[in-house]
Amino acid sequence: MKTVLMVAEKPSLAQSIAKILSRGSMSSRKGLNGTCSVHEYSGTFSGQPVRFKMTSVCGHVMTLDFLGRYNKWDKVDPAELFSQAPTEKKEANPKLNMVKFLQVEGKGCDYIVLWLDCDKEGENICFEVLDAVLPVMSQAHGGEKTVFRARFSSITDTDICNAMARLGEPDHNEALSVDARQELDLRIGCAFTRFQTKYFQGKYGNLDSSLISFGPCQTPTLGFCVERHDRIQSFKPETYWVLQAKVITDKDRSLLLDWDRVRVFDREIAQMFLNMTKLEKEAQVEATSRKEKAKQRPLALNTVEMLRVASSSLGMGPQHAMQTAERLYTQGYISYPRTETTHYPENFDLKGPLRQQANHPYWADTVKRLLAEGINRPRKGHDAGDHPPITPMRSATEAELGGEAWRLYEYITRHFIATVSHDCRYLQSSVSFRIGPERFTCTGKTVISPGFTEIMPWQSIPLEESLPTCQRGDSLAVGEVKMLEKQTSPPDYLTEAELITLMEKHGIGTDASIPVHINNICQRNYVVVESGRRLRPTNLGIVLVHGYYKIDAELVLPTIRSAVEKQLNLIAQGRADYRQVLGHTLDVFKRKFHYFVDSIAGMDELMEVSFSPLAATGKPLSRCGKCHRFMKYIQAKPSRLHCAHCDETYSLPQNGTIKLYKELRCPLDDFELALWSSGSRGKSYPLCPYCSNHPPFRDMKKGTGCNECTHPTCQHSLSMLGIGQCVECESGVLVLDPTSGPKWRVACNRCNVVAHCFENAHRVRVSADTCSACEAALLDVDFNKAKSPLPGDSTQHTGCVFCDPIFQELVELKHAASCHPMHRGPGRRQGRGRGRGRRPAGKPGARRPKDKMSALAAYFV
DNA sequence: GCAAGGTC
Repeated sequence: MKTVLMVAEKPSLAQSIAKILSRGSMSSRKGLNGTCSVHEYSGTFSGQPVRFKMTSVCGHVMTLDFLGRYNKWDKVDPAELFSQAPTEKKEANPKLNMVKFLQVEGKGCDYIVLWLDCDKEGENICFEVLDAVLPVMSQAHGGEKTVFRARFSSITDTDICNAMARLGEPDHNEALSVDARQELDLRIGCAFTRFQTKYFQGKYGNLDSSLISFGPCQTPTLGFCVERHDRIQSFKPETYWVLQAKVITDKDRSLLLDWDRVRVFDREIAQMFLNMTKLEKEAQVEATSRKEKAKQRPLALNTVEMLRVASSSLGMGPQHAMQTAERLYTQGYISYPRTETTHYPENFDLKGPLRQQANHPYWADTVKRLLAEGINRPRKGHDAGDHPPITPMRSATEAELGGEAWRLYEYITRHFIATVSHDCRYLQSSVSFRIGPERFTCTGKTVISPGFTEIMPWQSIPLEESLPTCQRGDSLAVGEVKMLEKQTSPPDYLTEAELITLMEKHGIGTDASIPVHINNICQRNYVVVESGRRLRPTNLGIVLVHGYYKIDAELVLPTIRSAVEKQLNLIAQGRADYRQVLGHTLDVFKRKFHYFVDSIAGMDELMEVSFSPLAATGKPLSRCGKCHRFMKYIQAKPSRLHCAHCDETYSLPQNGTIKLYKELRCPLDDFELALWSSGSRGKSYPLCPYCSNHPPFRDMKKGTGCNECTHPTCQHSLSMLGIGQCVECESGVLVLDPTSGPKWRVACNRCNVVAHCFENAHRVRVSADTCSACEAALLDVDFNKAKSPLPGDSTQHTGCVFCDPIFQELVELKHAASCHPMHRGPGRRQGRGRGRGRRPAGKPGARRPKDKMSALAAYFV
């Protein structure tokens, strides 16, 4: 029997589609990556009995990147990234092993049906899947067609069955337009990001970002926030005047009237109007009106609307809201949360999900009434053809979901119920008055039927005192007419919800990526989220945007995305050649880049105002090995040492503190050593600023300290202070922390393992001898006389921290309890021994070095 | 270390 492989974009869709097509009679199993499932069933395909295998990928299979050697920032000129630097497709998520998985499942299959989402990205993933699977599928006979594309606009029985009945072909042009987008985004984004970062980081000490990124989505997003900031800054308040009149109603209540002129900006004119009205005793009713109006029920919920409400009403940031929604989705509480669609499919079962809510403690009454009296037809929304709107899938209580998840679920459910409720109907009445020659109006709203506002009470029309009943020709006594002086006020900072609206309007990002871009500009320290989830740009954000304005405003304008997208659409429609469009657009941006580089002084002038030059930042810490002058420690991220005399900068490990280490020097380069520490209870190690940036040995990595240095004789090196293999990680070595006394510790030089060894010892040394049982280096310990844990009066003891019965008692492994071979049963390390031949061969007691590190150390003697 | 786009 022949086999048909079918592939969807995500596991949940594979399951839904298989369920529909197999009419529920499928057998399912997990794939080799544990994430994707395979659903199998029998059926017919082009008139023959076949076995169907429905599975999925997890979004894109591949991602685009530069060849490895072009990812070395200090070796590649960013300008090369526009054309010379070759790119390659890498697996998007190596952990998922997607190519292997597809090949295992696709091996020997005769046909493939592609069920990827019906958008450009989906079309592109079709070809990623084909690239993986076609080579392992059965060879077609006599030119028979074997590759098919299913096109569907919703996950409903009819749509899916129709798609299966009318299979087409994947659209190569659409896929190519995505290839072009990927390459443009990569080349342009990385070139600008690397250039900016390197240029400014090497110049300013207090830039509060370790990465000064640029991108066609994130930069315009920042632009919106700075544009609002500029409007606030340049705002000049204006004084204006308003007439306010009070009339006395028949029930002796006073009623405030609004002036029909609203306001005037000239005091004398306002005064003139006041003079013309203030002596009037009566206000004549000129007209009355009563109109029935409706406040519309909401459209069905899509992602961006959910994110807007989450931010403005629930106080949840978009990234967090999306994570919460995803959890609710994978737990089966809501439908797929990434959709642009605000229209329920024609055959969508609205009553099913509604019935599920009929016994909910919070809204049972409303739901029961809707079910009894009949639901209202939802408003016609936009059908993007992706997924149905976000709806609740099953009832849940506050106790069940808890906290944030509950609040989001509650909103989604109330919104869903609202979409099948009636509009809110109210009466808008207004009365126009004349006082002297001036007209004033009073309006009021009274609710006729609350409709959907019953389930969305925050949307309800506020209760107001009802207007007096009066008719044209009536007159009411004037209480007073007064003139108020007011000032126009500036706009406030952009709210997240407003930003989402702007991004959506200008096509910046997608429903899935909008939260990511907003998160990016926060993480890069371009904006901060203030109360009310308003985004205030930082100095850095402002300087960047103003710099772009100055040099090339197109780099920050929202059109940067749409202009490129226009070109890409030409590829998708087959009206332009992929190579040509890509080449042309890259050329345009390459010129922009060179102009930007040449004009960077313009942005630099703005930087100088807000930030301090490297040489003027930081405090003197340790001496440079070249000029022997003090270098300055710059604490702002990324923390580093700067030698003003040599004009050199040395990066330091992040997320810890740096001190001078007893004015000790590195024997190789004469730089004074620094002591890095992750906190009082964490680990610490000495490091040489120069070696850490220019590792002296091939096996010492950049950014590491003396605890990874294989110098054979330096007293601070791994070779001298290393004890034995780490108890947890594969490659690490436990190293004595020479500064940890009197509570002595050893810490792994790769992972977080820390072992507390001895208290009350005034000296601990790593001995030249090794343990005969496990090959770890022995420790030579001098305890305090008064507090020695040793038997009798002895204060000195030499032994293995792992095997010696006295020391064993004292050692406490943090994060790694009972991982030592001594304490666990047969394991992977059994019999391998612990020692790592710290010392070069030839010294007394030393064994032949076994591993590469010590082999190298031996070589350097 | 970088972009933006999928999805987990």
